[in-house]
Amino acid sequence: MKRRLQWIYRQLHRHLGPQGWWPAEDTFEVIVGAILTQNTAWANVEKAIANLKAQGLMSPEALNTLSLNELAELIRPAGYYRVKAARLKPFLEYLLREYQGNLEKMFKKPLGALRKELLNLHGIGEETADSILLYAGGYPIFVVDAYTRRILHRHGLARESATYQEIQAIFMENLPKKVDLFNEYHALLVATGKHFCRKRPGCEVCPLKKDLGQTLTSS
DNA sequence: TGCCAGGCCGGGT
DNA sequence: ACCCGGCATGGC
Repeated sequence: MKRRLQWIYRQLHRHLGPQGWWPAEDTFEVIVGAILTQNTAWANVEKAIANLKAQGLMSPEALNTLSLNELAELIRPAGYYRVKAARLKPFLEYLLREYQGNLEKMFKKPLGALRKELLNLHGIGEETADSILLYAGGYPIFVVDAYTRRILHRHGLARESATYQEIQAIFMENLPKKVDLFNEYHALLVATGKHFCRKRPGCEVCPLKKDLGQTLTSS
């Protein structure tokens, strides 16, 4: 397993290069993006973030002055905009209440304790929590998404029905727990998943394995 | 035109 | 403990 995971990482990195995640100017923007990108293409999220920045609202204090409806309208391009407005609010209130809006304070909390706090917030599930912890907080935790599960499954490294925690454990128990590695690995899986892992007719069982090999050796 | 995108929640089995 | 429907815009 260790060798397989290392091999996949090296191939992806060699082929696709450094991904430079997270695409944001500061840690608060990372968190907003993490919530807005739930089941949504990043291009749509960018429009929503641009709206907020254009209004000078990319801070916990400023964002929290908006009503639910005002917030929803601004993030509309991100899709699920009413849901996501209702998911941003609890985080903003939590951040302001518990840490005076100061993310550095929040990220002083130990990984496990902070993860529990984030998961308690309405609208933050495991992937969003781990994205915040890794990409904004710099904690060594591996982010699992739909691509990650699909890719491991098609490589025969995990059951299709494997839980989030099972997939996460595969990476964390078989790789050095390094922030930079986890950062880059997840970003690479997303980048390649987009191109080679979509379900489609005629794609027998593991197009990724084949496509990956072909693509990597052909360029 | 239709399918899918860097999930999560609430209600039902 | 799972399974499912709902949530929505924008790109290919």
